Amino acid sequence: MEKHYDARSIEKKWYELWQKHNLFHSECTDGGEPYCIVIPPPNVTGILHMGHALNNVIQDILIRLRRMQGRNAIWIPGTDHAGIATQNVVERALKGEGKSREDLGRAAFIERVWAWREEYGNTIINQLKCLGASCDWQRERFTMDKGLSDAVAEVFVRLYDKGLIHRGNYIVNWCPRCHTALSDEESEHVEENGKLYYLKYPVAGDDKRFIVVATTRPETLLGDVAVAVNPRDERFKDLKGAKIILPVLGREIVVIEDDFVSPEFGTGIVKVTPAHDPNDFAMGLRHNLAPINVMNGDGTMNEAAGPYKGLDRFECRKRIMVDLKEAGLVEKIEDHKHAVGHCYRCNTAVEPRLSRQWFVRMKPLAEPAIKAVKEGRIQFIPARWTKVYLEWMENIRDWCISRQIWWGHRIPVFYCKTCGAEWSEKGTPEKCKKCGSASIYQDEDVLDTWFSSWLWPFSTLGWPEKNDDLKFYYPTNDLVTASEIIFFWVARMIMAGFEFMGDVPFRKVYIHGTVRDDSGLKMSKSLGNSIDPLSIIEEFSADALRFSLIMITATGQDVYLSNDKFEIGRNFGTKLWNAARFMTMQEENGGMRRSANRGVSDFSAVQLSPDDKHIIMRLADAIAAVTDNIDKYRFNDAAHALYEFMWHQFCDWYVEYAKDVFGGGDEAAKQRTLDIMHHVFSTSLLLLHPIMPFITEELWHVMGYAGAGDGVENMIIKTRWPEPAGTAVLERWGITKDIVDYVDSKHEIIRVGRTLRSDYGVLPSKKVDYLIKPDSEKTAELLKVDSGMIKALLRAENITIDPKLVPEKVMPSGVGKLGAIYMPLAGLIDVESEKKRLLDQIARLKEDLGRVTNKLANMDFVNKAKKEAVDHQRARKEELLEKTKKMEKLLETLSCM
RNA sequence: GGGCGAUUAGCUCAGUUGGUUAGAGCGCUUCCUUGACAUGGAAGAGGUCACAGAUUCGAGUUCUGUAUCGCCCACCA
Repeated sequence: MEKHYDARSIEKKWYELWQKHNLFHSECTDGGEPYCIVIPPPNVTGILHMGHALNNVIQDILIRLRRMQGRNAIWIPGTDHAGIATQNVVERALKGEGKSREDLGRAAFIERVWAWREEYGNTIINQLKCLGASCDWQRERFTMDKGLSDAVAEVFVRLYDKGLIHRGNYIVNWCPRCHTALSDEESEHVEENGKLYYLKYPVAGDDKRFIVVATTRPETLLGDVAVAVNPRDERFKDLKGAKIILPVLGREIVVIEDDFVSPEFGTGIVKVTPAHDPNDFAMGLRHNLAPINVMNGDGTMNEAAGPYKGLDRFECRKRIMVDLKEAGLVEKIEDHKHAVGHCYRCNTAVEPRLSRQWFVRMKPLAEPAIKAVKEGRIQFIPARWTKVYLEWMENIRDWCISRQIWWGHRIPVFYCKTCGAEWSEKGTPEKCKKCGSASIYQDEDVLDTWFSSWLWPFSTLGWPEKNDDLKFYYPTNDLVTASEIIFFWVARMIMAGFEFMGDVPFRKVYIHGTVRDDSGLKMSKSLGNSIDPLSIIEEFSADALRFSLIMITATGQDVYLSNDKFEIGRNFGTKLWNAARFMTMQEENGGMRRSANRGVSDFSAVQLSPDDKHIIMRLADAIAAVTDNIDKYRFNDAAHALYEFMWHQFCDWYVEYAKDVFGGGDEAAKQRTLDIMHHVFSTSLLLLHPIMPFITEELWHVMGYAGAGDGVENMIIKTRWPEPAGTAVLERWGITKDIVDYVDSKHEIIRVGRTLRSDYGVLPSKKVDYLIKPDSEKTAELLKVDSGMIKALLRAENITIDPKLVPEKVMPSGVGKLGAIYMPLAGLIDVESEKKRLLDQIARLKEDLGRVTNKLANMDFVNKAKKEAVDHQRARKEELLEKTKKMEKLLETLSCM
């Protein structure tokens, strides 16, 4: 076996082999309960960041575990077309050539986007493969694929015909840079330090009188059609029916009364701009005022802005303030903090803008989705997200689904120029549905990307066609995602699931934390604080990345990352490699041969040593812990259990014990120990495989557990997940709690002995003698059998085990549950300092003993506490008393000298 | 403005239904090139569990309030 563990080449090798043998693919007919996860489709423009890495590692753990458990498990991968983001990328490239999309025209532009996708669209998919993601790549989907596009059209037509999709003029979030409407979720509110401008509007017919309005966006005054006051506001009673002169433009506007206006804010008078503010729009409707739109789609001012026509909105704001100041119409300007929407794709400040858009009525869709979560048919993990979901769903607003871009699913609505008919239909009709005229045209807009993503759990399985996959795998099982897309995606998938499949899309939603840098900021490319998973993989390996990430991520908690965290996984990998190397060396150089591929696994006929029993019991615990914790989405606990078991149980104790056995002459013991090592190690590799797939697969073969050759059937990825040995089995093997406790206590006495050595500064290279005085003959016998390994682990020259031992000189001593241990050091020990050492320890014991005694003296505790708690305290008191007594005895012997 | 999360060792964090002596990794101290592994081993030091109350025989854990930090949601100009 190679001394050096070359992780990266191992990882590349195995991924290729797994793919070559099609091991991630599962047909829906080959038996086993279904288990299905769909990937949260990353943007086709995306590059892998730590958030993706965490997300996909978790899913990979789940899918690998279920696969090993014999489930018919599939993980459907894919990407979404990311309408706005992708269009932006391609437009940027065009700009480099001095062209715009209009220069190309719609058809040529879309062709160009497809070409871009051919070339770059696989980036993130390939990166997922580096991570080890065992997706069923044969099922890879793209939201613009034929099948998924068909699903989108089908859904649109159905909702349209049902009256759940409508078109209308409303104020929407408009991104002036991307030149399109956005949904509410796509507008991210960012707190900004803005200004509140107090502007004076002259009252018509009275040159001395002004009213003062407050606004954060002075440029919108150009679109004002009224000013409003609260009808109950006494201050402005006399303004009723008055006319106001709009500054700059000189237009006469009216004063209206509306309950919306709160007398406390600003001046109690509001300018009304229906085309540029949602509240004003509503007021405009109530008071029958025609909106005046003063802005173009790109954020520049239009004709209605008069002298400001052509200016950018922010430039216009500056200029209009200069002009107003000159005219003496600015009362004051205050600092004002407020949240401004920003485009989630390009971060430009969103402009509320009146425009004609398509909307989905969400209320009816939300009802069954709310019910399902309330009834627990869909569960959020951690549960707190349930509330977040329900609150949003219960206050859901209509979804603006039309986008004024070209890359995406074009809205399947057609209009007849002849008769004016409007209808929705799949495919490309040639004639008007109503009058048969050929003079028809399709809506220019495309759909929100999420309008295809929300169908993902069933569209990827082939819907609207009915097929076996869909029947078998729907509803899917787990959805693993980050909290950021609960509204965008999770909630909408649930609604679509009910509307189109009549059932939940998945049963559990596991929301993992956000990956942040070590100062707590969300990792993002624009902040420049992201750790690139690929460079971590190059530096540490994918297994190291996976293990480390999982180890430090508590269920649903945010993760704070820095480069050094990945050493955990790397070091663990190295440790495993070397443990394996120790075992192969016994066979390569030591001339030993194990009994079977993976060692024996039935110990009924084997005479086990206490240490054998101990490790087998701990292995059973580890199997149970790993399985249980993954079932509960407690991945960090699963990783931790494995780390603790393999490193601190197997390597620290069992391997050290084995060294002693292998050094001895008992051939049967050697054989048994080697077999048990292989049994334990191979089982551990299985347990670790979901988290560290590569090193486990490599060791599986290197260690010969796969049998001859590297046949597909023998890969670890196809091997069955281990079951923990039950109590009955353990009993049959003679593995009892007593004997396991004995081994723990034996370890304790070794530690006490080592502490003596360390306390007295006896170098490890110096061989010393130890004397052990067990409490009983029975313990003495057990210890005598184990004296070889005890001697080795203490690095002792000699050990004497004698229950009747009476030390005749001053020597360092300590006690454990099994008895006392002495380290004779000729002439080095001063009675007084040794006394002091023992007294200190006794004092500490007595402190504990005092606490326990008090507790047991408290009748409230004894009467009210659970029986186990009381028993436990009693046992502990016993133990402390015992230990104190032993310590005191040591002290006594010392005093006699 | 509403909601949520966090506050435990020098650092980053675990601690699931209240009940042993509050744990891990990193860092730190001392020692060790012992034939699996220095990406390692052995032994240590280090914590009034943010603060104040309440419930309880018993609180890191439950409740209330306070403080600090962070996140999400929100049409008051």
